[in-house]
This record gives sequence, structure tokens and C-alpha cells, in this order.
Amino acid sequence: MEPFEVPDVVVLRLPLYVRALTQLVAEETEVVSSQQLGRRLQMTPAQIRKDLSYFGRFGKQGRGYSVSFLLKELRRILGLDRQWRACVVGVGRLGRAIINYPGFAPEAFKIVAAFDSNPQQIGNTVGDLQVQGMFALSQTVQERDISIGILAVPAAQAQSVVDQLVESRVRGILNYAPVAPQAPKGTVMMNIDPVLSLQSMTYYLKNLA
Amino acid sequence: MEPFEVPDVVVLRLPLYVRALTQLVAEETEVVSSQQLGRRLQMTPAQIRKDLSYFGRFGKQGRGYSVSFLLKELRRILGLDRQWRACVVGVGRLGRAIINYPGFAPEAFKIVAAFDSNPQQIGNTVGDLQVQGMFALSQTVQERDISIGILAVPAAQAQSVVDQLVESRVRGILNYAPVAPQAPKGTVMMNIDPVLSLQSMTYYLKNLA
DNA sequence: TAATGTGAAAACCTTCACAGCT
DNA sequence: AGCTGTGAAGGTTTTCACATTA
Repeated sequence: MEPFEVPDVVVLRLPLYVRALTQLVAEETEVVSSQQLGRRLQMTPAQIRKDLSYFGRFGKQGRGYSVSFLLKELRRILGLDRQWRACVVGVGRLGRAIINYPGFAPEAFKIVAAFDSNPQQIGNTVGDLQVQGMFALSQTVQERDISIGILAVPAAQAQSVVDQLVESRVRGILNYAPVAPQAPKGTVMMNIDPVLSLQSMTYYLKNLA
Repeated sequence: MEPFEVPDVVVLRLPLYVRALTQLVAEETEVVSSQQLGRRLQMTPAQIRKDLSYFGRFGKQGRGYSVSFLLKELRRILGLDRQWRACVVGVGRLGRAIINYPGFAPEAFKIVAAFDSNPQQIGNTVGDLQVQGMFALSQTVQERDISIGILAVPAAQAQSVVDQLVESRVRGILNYAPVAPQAPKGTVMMNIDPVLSLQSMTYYLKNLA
């Protein structure tokens, strides 16, 4: 059972449920109510139930949700029941930190290639990857079945790299560059931008006691 | 002129306007309409005008907005007309990438201290900072007038570090750890979590053509 | 003429409250 | 008795559309 049109905000919350449920599995909790889950995540039970109801009926009235069942279902809904192969473009300090970060693999994301436009970088080893030149992008994306590109290049290069990724049929882009590049419909772009977060944060800090 | 209660979504968008206007200044554009700005940012002109209207009247009918004036006003509204001093906690690969990232300083954020709980790290130099032990947190926060803490520690340590930051009177926390720690009201926490972004992304990728 | 600023309308999202199931 | 799933209510955010002004 899968719906017409789920609000984006709901899709953004599903990974939070996945994370909380994963913890609960580790704690060997077998059943959880929307109330208990809500307490963990600081949200209302009604919101959790409503969010889940977009996708089906996963609970048992009077009892709650089977942790392992709900987790499995949510992972399926999000497409986390398969492995997603990603490449990193840009192997500066940020790119290296990303490649070496151990948090992606357990969550169904495997980084299988690294690229850089700087010829000095080509051939270097990062993690257990050989850095390749941008000219190799298209072919490697195909060969290694890459569907996600992680952008860790300076702002000035971001748009051009996005264009090359799209051209190479990468559909998902996680963008760390401090710009919002344009991409055609059918491409999914998520932006990670700590400066924007800090700049909103100061609005609230300034207006505190 | 400053308002009662501005929606959070609006505050989250203001930095986007700041960024676009900064570009326009660099391009030596003097006047911009909500329509032109909307085209750059992929949003409707009405939304931009409504957002700005929470804070005052910055435009000229028939003409548009003075780029430099609007930029100055927005920076003031966000509190970006002063410098904010931050510390980084955790100097692993991510912490080091953050400290060396050149994108914070031009945007009014200066990283002036680094901490790590690992005694091996204490005394090491990162960027031009000496890594300090956690025991020094409270005193250094006071001495260096630090109001923002940037968390780059493993999930397991995040809550404890947040508690220590709050205890040391740091009011803003930029959290890179893959958990959502609790903090008392009056603390402003922003989370940066690429795994959550990827996990929502796959929902859309999976449901593409 | 051209574009802002803004009430009002529309769309969207969250919360309520309860029927219904276990 | 306890908790889900869900229409309906309530609240928030976006968009519309136009009076107003440079």
C-alpha cells in the first residue's frame, strides 16, 4: 500500500522514526506506542500516527506497534532495504571526512568512488578509494551503478559538477557546497549548509534574554 | 521595527535572501525586484514580499529593493552585524574539516577554541588553535566570549557534551552528531545530519521513473 | 507603468477526539 | 482498558489579487 502524495515534511520525518526504532531494537524493546515514541522524539503521538497512516496500518489497537515490524516497513517505504551506491566529488578536507565517516555504510549507503578536478589529486588514495579525474565520471557511474552524488567542492564549481552528475544519470545529489545549484526536475537535491543554520540560529540567540 | 512572532520557516529563509543579495552586490546590481530574487531562489515573489513584510517595509513601489540596503537590514535582523564566537568540540576528521573550513569567518562566525575529551588530542594544533581538554570548557567559554558550540563528537558522547556546553552558558549549538540531544528551553539547537537527508532522498529516488 | 505591501482566500499541516479493534 | 487509525476542526503558511505609491 503506497499513497498518492505524501507531504514532504512527512518524508523528512520518517528517518527519525527509523532511527528511534533502531535504538529500540538495540534495547530489545518489542512493542512501542505512539505515545512512547513521541516522548523520545519530542513530538505528539497524533503526528506520528497520522504520518504512518499515509503508508498503511502498522499498529495493533490497544497494544501499539511491533518495533521490528514497523522498522522493517519504514525501511522498505524509504527504500532502505537495498544498498545505494554513491560517489563523492571533491576530496578536500570535507570530502575526505565524508569518505572516512563510518556512519553511511550501516544505513544503506556505500561510497564507491571519489572524483576531483585537480590533477594533483588524481591517483591519490582516500579511504580505500582511488581518486579519479572528472573525465572518468560518466563511465564509473555506469560501471559501479552509482545513483547518488555527494558534492564537496567549492561554491564556484558546484553548478558545473551538478550538470556533469546529471549528465551522467546520477539522480540524487547531496550538496555540501554553499550554493543551491539548479537541477532538472527528476533530480533530487538535498542541501547541507551549516552556515545557513548558524545564520538562522543567531536570529534566536540575539532575541534571547 | 521588529515583530511579535515570526514563523520559524521565515527565519530559515532569511539567510537565503542574504546569500542571494550578497551575490547581487558582487555583481554590482543595485536594485532587485521580488520577482528577480524569486527566480534566483526558485520561490514565488509573493513569498519573498510576505517574508520581508514581517520585519518592515524595505522596498520602493514601482522599483524594487535596494540590494545593499536590504542586505544590510537583513543582516541586522539576523544579528549578522556583529561577530559570533564559536568553539568546536571534537577534533576528529569532521572537527578538523570544520575548523579549517574557510566559509564561516566571512559570515560573522569565528571559531576561537577547540576541545576534545581524548587526552591524546590535548595540546595538538588544529588550524591555529590548541586543542584543550573538556575540563577547560567553562573557563575558556567565558574568557573568549563564546556563544556557539559546534558539536563534532560521536553520537554516544553528544548528550553529555551538550549538557556541558549548556552548563558553560553556551546558548547556541550546531550539532553534527547523528542524534537529537535534549537541551533546555532557551538553548537553540540546529542539527546537521546528512544521513537523515539521504534517507529521505531515497524515498524520492525509489519512486522516480 | 511597474512593483510593493497586505488583507483575504486557498492550501497545507497538525491536533483533536472518538469509533472501533484487541 | 488501552491504543490505533482517521474524519473533522483548528492553526499555520502560502498564494492571490489589488489598492497604493514612486
